[in-house]
Amino acid sequence: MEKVAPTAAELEILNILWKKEPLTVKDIHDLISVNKSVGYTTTLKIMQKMTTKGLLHRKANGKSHLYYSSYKKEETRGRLLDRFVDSTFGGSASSLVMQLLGNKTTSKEEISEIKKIIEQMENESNS
Amino acid sequence: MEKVAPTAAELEILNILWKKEPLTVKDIHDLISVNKSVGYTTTLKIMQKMTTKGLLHRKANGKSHLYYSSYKKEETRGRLLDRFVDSTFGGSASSLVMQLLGNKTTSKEEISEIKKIIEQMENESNS
DNA sequence: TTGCAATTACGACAAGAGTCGTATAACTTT
DNA sequence: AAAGTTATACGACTCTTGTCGTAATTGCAA
Repeated sequence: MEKVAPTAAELEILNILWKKEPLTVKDIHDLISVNKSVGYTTTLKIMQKMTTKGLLHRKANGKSHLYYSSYKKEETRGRLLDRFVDSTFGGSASSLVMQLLGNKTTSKEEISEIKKIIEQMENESNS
Repeated sequence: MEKVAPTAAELEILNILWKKEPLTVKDIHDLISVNKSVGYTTTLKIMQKMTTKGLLHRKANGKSHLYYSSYKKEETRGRLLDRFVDSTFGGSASSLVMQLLGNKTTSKEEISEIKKIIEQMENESNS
């Protein structure tokens, strides 16, 4: 029944909420406005639609509302990642990682971080 | 100058072309039709738009056209991957890999394949 | 308690993606 | 070269996303 697939604009809001919940429309709009210029009612409308879709839920708080994300960060990201691996890398997660490691825009720091993660997993599975 | 960001439908066509180039609209439509039902002119129209955008180019071949992809698979996938890492993982490639390794829908085979890739890179950089 | 400032609600619009029907053009076959 | 088949060209329509303007509401403050 659930086909939660946030769009780019929705994801921007979710990423903010996942850092610190709950927040008001104003809170979120202020944070978004640091990077780009967008009308207040645009942010409001998107959040209202997200609430209708079930992506967010909210609680009355004085004259405004406090918004909460309905799904955990990992769950949502996992879903999006699955879809992306399928559409862009033909379902091959290893192809994606290979691309990532060979990608000029992936920093050396990120690459060594990735290697570290893999090593940790190695050790865990050997224990 | 170039902001080549293929959509889902366009990517489906590109993925086919990257396997075997060049192909006609009919070739591609036949391959797409194996999985889903879509009109011939729909495929045609998308490919025409892609040509206008510069994603594809073509050569007359008798009554029809032969289509070629304009960008290499790695280049396009790299661009999409960058964008995806930014929007979904806040720019952190290592978060993505972590998610991938912890993801229940990533098979054991894929995971060990990923580990193998990293180990190979380790060896190469140590030599 | 009345008025003001903040917040929400609602409707409308443009742009883009994907869809297809129909018309035009171009080879093939007889 | 006329008819038929196959491909392209083109326009139109629906849906979704993102955008915003304006109207209604709400809580607080004078």
